[in-house]
Amino acid sequence: MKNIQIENSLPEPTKAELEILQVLWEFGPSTVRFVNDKLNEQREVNYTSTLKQMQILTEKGILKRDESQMKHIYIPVEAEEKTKVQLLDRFVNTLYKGSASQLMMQLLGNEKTSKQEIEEIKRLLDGMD
Amino acid sequence: MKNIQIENSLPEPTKAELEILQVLWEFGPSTVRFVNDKLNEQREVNYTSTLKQMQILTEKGILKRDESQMKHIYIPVEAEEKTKVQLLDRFVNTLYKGSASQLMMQLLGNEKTSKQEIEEIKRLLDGMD
DNA sequence: TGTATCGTACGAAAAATATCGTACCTTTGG
DNA sequence: CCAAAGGTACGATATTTTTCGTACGATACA
Repeated sequence: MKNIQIENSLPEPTKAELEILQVLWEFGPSTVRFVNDKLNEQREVNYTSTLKQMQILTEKGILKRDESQMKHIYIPVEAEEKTKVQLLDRFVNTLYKGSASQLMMQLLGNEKTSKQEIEEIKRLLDGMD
Repeated sequence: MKNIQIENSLPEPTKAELEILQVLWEFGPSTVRFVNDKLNEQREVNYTSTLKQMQILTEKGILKRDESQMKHIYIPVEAEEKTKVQLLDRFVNTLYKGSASQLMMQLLGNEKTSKQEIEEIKRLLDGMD
């Protein structure tokens, strides 16, 4: 069955797709070669595999590309923040029935969340409204 | 390639698997029939599909089951909280390089996070240390 | 007691993701 | 001009995840 998108939400990036997005987020618009090199710093991937993924991402409308040069430059369509917000939203809804505070409790209860992080969060909150 | 588990982390539950876990979390240990009925309140699934998934979850060690009756009773091995913490941890690491406060900022910037939620969070934080 | 009902087991098909091989085009440099 | 290097296109294969059909055992009860 083909992907049918509901409302205006983007198709969820898959795992491999997310890897690629992260590179683009970190280093900005890039060529396939560049992205593939970055990926290979972590695991072995064939160039054409990465190429294919990025083409798929483009088909899905998650990336767009500048084809004016032979070396196409790929660019995320949506800003990093927006995409992350969507993913976070889905995550909260799925696991916490949409309750951000419940998610928070877990973050705070997590030992890996340091004192500093907690202080940082407090400051953020106080600086609000 | 077969799944090889690193350290002591459980295999990540897939989407369909997560659906099942949620039912078990909400309603406690259940039969396949029960879980399948719940799932069918949301989408059409064949009984044997659900059965298979639950068997797979059992193989993976995510569920265990009581076979003393003909109607097997399935039970999550790990507590809901523990599993969620793992998933959350993975999520924070993947999308926010492990920074809980960054994740927080997004939650707070999200319009869907209500005033009440934010107040709730503040209260949680103040009640800490 | 036999037959309809409800259960599990399990292989296999279907669908979704991920990877790769090969063809072929463009650029570069000798 | 030609060959090497490096790019894209794209179908095919591999892998993972999901769904389902079929076989068959146990239970219930007319």
